[in-house]
Amino acid sequence: MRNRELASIFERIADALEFKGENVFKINAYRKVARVLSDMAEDIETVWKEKRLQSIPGIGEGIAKKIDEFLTTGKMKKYEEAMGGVPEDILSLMDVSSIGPKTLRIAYDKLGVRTREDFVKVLEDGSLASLQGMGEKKVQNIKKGLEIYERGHERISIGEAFPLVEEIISSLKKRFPTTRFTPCGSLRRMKETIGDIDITADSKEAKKVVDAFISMESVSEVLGAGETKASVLTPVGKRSLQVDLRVVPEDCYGSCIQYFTGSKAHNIHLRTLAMKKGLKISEYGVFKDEKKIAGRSEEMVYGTLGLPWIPPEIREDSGEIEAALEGALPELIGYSDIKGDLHIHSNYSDGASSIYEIAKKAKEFRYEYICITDHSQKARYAGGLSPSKLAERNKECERVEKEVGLRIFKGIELELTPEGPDYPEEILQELDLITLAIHQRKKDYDFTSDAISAFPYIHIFAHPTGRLISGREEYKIDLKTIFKEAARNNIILEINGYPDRLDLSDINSREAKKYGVKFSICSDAHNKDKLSQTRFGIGVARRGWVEKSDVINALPLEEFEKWLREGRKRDD
DNA sequence: GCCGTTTTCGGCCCGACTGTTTTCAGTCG
Repeated sequence: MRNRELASIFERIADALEFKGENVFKINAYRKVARVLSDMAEDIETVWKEKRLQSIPGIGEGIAKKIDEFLTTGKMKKYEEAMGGVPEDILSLMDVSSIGPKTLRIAYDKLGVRTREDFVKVLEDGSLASLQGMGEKKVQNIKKGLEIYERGHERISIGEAFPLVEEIISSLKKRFPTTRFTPCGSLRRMKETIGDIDITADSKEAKKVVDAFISMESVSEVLGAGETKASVLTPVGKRSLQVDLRVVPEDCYGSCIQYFTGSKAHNIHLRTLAMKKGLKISEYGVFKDEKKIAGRSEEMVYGTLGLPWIPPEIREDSGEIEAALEGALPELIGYSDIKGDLHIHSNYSDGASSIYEIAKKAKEFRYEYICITDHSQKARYAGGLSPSKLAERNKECERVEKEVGLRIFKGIELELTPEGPDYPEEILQELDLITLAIHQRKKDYDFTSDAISAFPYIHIFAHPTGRLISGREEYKIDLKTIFKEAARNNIILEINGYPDRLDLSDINSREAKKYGVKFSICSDAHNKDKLSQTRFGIGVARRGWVEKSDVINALPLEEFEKWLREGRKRDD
């Protein structure tokens, strides 16, 4: 998958051209294609091989040629040409908040700035501030931008961002009980990582809400505040996260949350559609000439364009608008469709909660069943269960099942071993459900055939790529082969809700669906309070266009048991 | 550089905030 690589090349070209003061629309064309590429579910190499490059919106003759050149030769003349004469440091400074191409251009031309050190120097010695159009405050803002950038500009996981936003909103709700607050942006779209948080509120007393927002306890710094909007920083661990609030009147709440939910690509596509109908969309509503014709609700905004409401998770301009126009939107798996969690660790292995506590909590979620999947014996580091300990745990499952009145399946998270199953056949027989997982790291070792060789004795393949969002790369595995074999052998692929995993990803899930793969969406909880993590997995699944009928643990108990008995019948 | 039921040329999403200005440019989302 070279989509991201190409996207960053086009992004860099855009940066360089912007610095050089090229035509703004040409620059935007490069930015657009970069965005399209990084959001695209399909592998650009496949599209290229099938000579369909120009069927992708944003790719015309010129950019198609450049992609062709890059995929053929590994180089792109335009890239080298654009980068020529632009110092690397200058380009990277463009990622800093408050520093734009115009500022850098002036510093480059008038003060001879070529490196980051040069730039810091002209900030400090006052020479930048003395230039026409610059000033002391501007310099202060740039310094602040640099500080924030250096403190770490990486995104935080949705698992960290979610509780934070819930806390902010509930504190504002206390003061403004009748005001609606909606978190928008990538959080509402359930992206796996969040760059910043956008909250929209409706109120007639905008200034009061803004004031309450910037004086919250959790605010470490106010970046800006006006009559209707404000930006603040709030600490998250060692870093800090930007939170933006906008307050609008009730009659444009819908268009406002629509606008700030994005994605940018989705909105641009919508506006183009509106333009063709002689309409204009902004965050304040849909307008025909000067007359406002919608804005109160998102449904009305989409309605004026002849579209049904589109779920936020798929607003990426990756085919959802076309599908909506054709009346062919998918029926996405819903947040309350999951009937049971099939990946939970108890305190028999490396979990923190007892099976009883987990079962009680699961009842609160209105689950009809759960499966306890402690680690198998080979996973010593995670308290892997010896055969006798496993037998003891199984008895505990049966006891709690009766006591709590919740169906509890006896499961295992089975380590992959090249020699075969981690337990003898008779022990596996005593289990209801077997989930395969790979936790080992062998450099350059391809796990594809090992995983497939385990398929005859497993039901589910958990976190199939092994990636950790915070850093660890996925292990080597050929996903296309896995998808094909999983579909053929009725092996369920897991969409793991653990925020640092979210594996399969949205892109991989959407790809897997094309092969006819079915999914289980689970929490991978290590204590009872983490059962709610499943919602992040559902978010990923929705982003991957996964439908309710694709999800095995959306089945009610009786049908799920039937599937366990019959659905898993093998050819052999 | 892309794109087309207004166009193969001439458009290209749009508004708030900030700071430096005295009517606006730059930056951001």
